[in-house]
Amino acid sequence: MTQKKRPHHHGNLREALILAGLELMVEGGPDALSLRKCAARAGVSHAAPAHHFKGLSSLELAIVARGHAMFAEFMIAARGKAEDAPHAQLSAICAGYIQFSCEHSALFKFMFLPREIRPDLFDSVTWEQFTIESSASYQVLRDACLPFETGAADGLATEVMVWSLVHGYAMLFSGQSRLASHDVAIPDFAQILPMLALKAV
Amino acid sequence: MTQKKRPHHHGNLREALILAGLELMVEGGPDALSLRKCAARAGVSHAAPAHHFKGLSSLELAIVARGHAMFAEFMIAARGKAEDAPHAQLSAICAGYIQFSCEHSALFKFMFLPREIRPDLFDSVTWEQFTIESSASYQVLRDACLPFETGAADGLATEVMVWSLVHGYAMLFSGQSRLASHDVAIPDFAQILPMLALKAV
DNA sequence: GTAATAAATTTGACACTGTCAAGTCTTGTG
DNA sequence: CACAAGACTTGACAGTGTCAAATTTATTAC
Repeated sequence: MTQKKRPHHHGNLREALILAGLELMVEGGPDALSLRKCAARAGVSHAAPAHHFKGLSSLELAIVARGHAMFAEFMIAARGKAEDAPHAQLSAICAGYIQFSCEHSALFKFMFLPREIRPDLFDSVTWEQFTIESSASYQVLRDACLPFETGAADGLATEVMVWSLVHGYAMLFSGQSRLASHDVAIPDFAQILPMLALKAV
Repeated sequence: MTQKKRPHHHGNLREALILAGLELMVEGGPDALSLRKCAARAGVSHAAPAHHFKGLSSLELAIVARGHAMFAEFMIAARGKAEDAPHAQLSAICAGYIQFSCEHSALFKFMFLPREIRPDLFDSVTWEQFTIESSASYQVLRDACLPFETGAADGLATEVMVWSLVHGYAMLFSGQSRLASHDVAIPDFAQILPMLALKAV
């Protein structure tokens, strides 16, 4: 049976390219991601993405934005299952953070790859999506730390400490990546967080 | 004056390629690194590196190993200037960690890019250098945490906590990268570490 | 309904890159 | 000195990002 040739107008190519990129990432890691492969998977020619993205780096940032949306969902879902006490909320959100980094290991690392973040480097749609979604995901953790901040003199010390800790742990110890491999079992993050002995004020 | 054509035998090409790679990294970030550019900078043809490295990923790992050597030097130098007390030693080593991540921001991030770490993927010289240097740099921090470990039940909890914290802070807040940009000043890491209230045993 | 315009593609080309194979030059060994 | 091994060079190919021109489709105005 002859295959119906797709007409010139895709209809929702931007979204299709982002989804194709997420699939390629999951299947083969960040090195498997390319504009031409995304275009092929979306059923268009190699130059079609140029109308929607300001080059490969814009498509990558759009994928990062999508990752932040999923990331925030994980933390919010975890928070929803916890008791109202500040410690319980913070523990749950951190658990969601670590769970996402385990279950979406490649995407999580891809999200935090070093890249130049400047509005003039990306198309405006992608830039707006990225700033909204990354701020929203960070705000989940930030809100959870508020009850523990001690005052203006310390500024954001608790927030910075908690985010450093959970992010460092996610980068170094979660998922398949265990940069420091040795024979002793790595403690769960649930064992680490209480060691901070945080006090709500 | 006619330029003297380099004969076919470089003499120390492996080292020259690594140094060329470090230079390209400093000048233009990780995207500026390529086998052909390193070869050109070392004054050889594009295929010459193949005799010394099992592809681009081997050259990258050799650069990472070099980074770990420099990294360890930073922490050891910082430790050398501190008092003998466990707290002072740990604080100094963490300060060296953060200092390296600031002063060699691109290299530091490059060192911790996600990559597949399996011996069969690299030439044996590169693999050996990498395992030696990365173990050595990690061991500096590990040694500093030993006085604070509480016992077998906790395993490596303090070490994991401290490494997560300092690495997360270095990734998120040091150098030019400030992923979470907002108006309040980020506290120095020297303010964060005492919040752990670590007790030597 | 038609014409004009804009949007959304496709086609083709170029430069850069990694990798491979064959060939050539240099060094080391017997 | 001859041979073998090491260390390159040359040439080619596939994949990639990006650009420009051409083509098709959708939208808008009348």
